[in-house]
Amino acid sequence: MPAPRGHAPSMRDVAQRAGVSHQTVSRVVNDSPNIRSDTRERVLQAIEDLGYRPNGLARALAHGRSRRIGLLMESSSHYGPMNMLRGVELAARRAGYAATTFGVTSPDEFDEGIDFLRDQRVDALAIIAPRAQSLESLARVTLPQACVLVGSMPPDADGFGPIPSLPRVGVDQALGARLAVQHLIASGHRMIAHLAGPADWFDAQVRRNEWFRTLEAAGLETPPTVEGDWRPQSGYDATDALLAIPGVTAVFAANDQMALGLIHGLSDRGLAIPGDLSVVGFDDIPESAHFRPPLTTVHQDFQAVGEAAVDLLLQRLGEASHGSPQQIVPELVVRTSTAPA
Amino acid sequence: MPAPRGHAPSMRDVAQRAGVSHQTVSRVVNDSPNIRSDTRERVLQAIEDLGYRPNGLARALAHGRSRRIGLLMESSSHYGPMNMLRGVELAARRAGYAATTFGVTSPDEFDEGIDFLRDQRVDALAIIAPRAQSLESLARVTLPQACVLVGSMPPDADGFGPIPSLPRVGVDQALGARLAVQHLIASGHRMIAHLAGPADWFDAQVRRNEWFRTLEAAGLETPPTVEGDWRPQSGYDATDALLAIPGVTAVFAANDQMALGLIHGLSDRGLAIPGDLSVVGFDDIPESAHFRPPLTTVHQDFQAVGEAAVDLLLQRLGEASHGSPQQIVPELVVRTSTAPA
DNA sequence: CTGTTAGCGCATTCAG
DNA sequence: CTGAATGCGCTAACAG
Repeated sequence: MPAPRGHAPSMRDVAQRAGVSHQTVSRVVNDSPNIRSDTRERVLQAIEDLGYRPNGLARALAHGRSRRIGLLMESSSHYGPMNMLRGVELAARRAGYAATTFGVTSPDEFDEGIDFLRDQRVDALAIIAPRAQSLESLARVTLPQACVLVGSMPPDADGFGPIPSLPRVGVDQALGARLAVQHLIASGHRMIAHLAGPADWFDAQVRRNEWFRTLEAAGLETPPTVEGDWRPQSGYDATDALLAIPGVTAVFAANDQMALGLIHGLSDRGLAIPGDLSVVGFDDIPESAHFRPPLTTVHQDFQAVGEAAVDLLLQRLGEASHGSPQQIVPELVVRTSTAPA
Repeated sequence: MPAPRGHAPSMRDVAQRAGVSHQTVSRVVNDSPNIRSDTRERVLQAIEDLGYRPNGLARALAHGRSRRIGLLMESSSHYGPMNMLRGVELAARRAGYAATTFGVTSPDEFDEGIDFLRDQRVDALAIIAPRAQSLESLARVTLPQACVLVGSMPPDADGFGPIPSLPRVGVDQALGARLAVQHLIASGHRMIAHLAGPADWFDAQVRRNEWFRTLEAAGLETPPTVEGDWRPQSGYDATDALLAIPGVTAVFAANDQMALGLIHGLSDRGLAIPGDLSVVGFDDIPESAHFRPPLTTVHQDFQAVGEAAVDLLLQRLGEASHGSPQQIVPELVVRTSTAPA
């Protein structure tokens, strides 16, 4: 049990009790090699007695590194962002870093967030900015050296977005979309509609573009897309528009939630899935396996993305990295919401 | 545009450029009243020229307050905890505090988390510890003065859990469970089963207990519960056990995900909902409104919980608080997964 | 109204 | 192997 006397003990207190200078205490704490083992023992004992704990702030100020990474994110409650947040936080912690989060609810606040986190002297910055506006806002400020964009690749991934020098990690959205559409094509569908996400979201853009390209490459028609807002209700609301597409036999929904709403809408109209219409989702949220019917979808490992992001940051900081890939590979999960045409 | 010369400018640099002492700069930055306005202008100009930003670390070290709150949480990817995390973070930010998160994956790591965050010198601590083990772990360490338990009330809320002095904020789980069960009773159901959450989770305990008490109070039978793990699959797996209860016409599931799995299981067996069995969930996740059928459930506002937690913390820190209630009131959302017996 | 002098708790030179 | 200076960037007393 520690013995708190009024205030938290400092190095000085420990030094005094051990009969050494505070430098020596510092050396013991940072286990420097040049310490006589009995001195070390004495100091360790004093530390134990006093319940001493080093002050992270002071250490950071002196050492110049805070061992904290900042996490700037557009705080949506969507499945993807939340899980990437979690992935980043866990990975950071494993590397001995704390994660300080700054959630914004509007793209305008990104500037403020950058300033805030920089003032906090975070060593590195992970940014979850899933919409175009967010990135534009970012383009106007000077970013820290160690900085990574998490989970959002602008559609022209090889060309560059508005922030050329910013490295990115994320799931290969184009591949995911291709897997989904090709699965439908392979099942014999020839008129495949797309229930898109909000046009200002990068992931929505990429998924839509790849849906388009894949159909074109297969020589199939590309019907007009219907746009939702990621939420189930918007999928539900899109039902009629989707059904209005002549000859449609399958829909590629940009996420599972909208797919759910769509399935709901279809069944309300007495249509069977996949009998009358095949539906594919994207994300593989925990619920998808138990939709009625269980949803065929594209699985993406958000936590792995978070880890990869931290890994890249550590590398930038000169620490050992695990060499995670920057592109996480998504996987098609075939369940029963899709069937041959 | 700032003019970064090698390193980030300090107060001294600003002072020098403005021809004043760094103290004066400090006064301007913290807008102290006693400053001649032309001096202030000069300093402000220098700050602008240099792109100066105060160093949060140094400020915290000197001032004794870091303006950061620590968030210690059992990092599950469950809907509730994640959204409370978000609520806490947003509310903290609105109050000018940064939130530093420490996520643990096992209750054993709570001690470590406390130490970590305390070393980081957070001003206050919010703890999301939804399981019994977590709290036990917490009982062994000395907690900071400003500390709050978020979203998890031990079942004996009036009596006290293992940590007497720890204030708590959260949704009134007992009320939520009561609303759910009473709705079923009012619909004429007389044999109401419970698909419980993991027994070591507080919320699961409270919901189960209240289900039990409500049935007893109504003079109804209390069949054995079936325990799941919150996930949809466990609801699916519980189907047969639930159906084995003689005369069962309704099930109160401890969360929406398990309710979803159960609905899936029931429909696989050719049973109709609510025709053959009524199902009520808990949480009101975004998907629930579009389940087949749309799920009757208990809505709880996790974000409000986060806000209330921060509010209480601010109060403890001597800052103005909004006077949020400590108990958030849940609401029954009646949809179509329930019907008269 | 402003400058001077001290720290906050630690790390990083240097001596010895 | 250890201790004495010096500084990280800022705030908090006091002076004047």
